[in-house]
Amino acid sequence: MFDTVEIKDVKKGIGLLVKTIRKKRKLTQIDLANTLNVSRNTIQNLESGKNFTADTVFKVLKEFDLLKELNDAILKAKKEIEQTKSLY
Amino acid sequence: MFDTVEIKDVKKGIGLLVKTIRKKRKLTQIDLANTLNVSRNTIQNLESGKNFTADTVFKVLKEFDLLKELNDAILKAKKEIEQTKSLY
DNA sequence: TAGAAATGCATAATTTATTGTGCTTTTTAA
DNA sequence: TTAAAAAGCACAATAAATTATGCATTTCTA
Repeated sequence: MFDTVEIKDVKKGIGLLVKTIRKKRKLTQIDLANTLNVSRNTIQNLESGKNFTADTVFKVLKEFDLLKELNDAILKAKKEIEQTKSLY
Repeated sequence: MFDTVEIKDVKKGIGLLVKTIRKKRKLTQIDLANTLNVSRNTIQNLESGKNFTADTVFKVLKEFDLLKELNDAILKAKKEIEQTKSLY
């Protein structure tokens, strides 16, 4: 019925997205780490699909101008859920 | 030019989304915590806007059938970025 | 091609998220 | 209204993310 996605694959996907945007902007891992006040290891771990915190990924998304888009999607999802009738 | 969103507000928004869906499904914090093999504190912290890990929020999104949608958005964003010309 | 820069990766130290517990307050339902 | 269930909150202990450092490998560029 529903396609499934593994958590590990979502983390890898986010890592690749970050790496793609960083390269597009011609930033090194050190550049990005310094801008966000995190260590290069944190960027490295994020990009390679390891576990990470909300603060880390949201700092990156904000720097890459994607945070508002995410926030809008969250608010939209919430409104849709609120309008949905309970299944039970 | 661009509206800004604070990281703290995005975390709160995610917390409210989780709480909204959980209520809609008539689950207690303990129900959800047990299903995901995390503690009730973790659900409580997530719902109240504290910092959290990728694993925690993705477990919730998977349980609520939102993980594939998120993954698709990530892949779409990545493809769009790849097709974009460098700004420099 | 050679040197420099950037990246991947590993380990120990530190910081922080998660857990376990208990208690108070709020919400639910009889 | 009242008892029970659920949620909010705080604190100490533990697990895990982040940091600092170093080094090997890959990529860039002069």
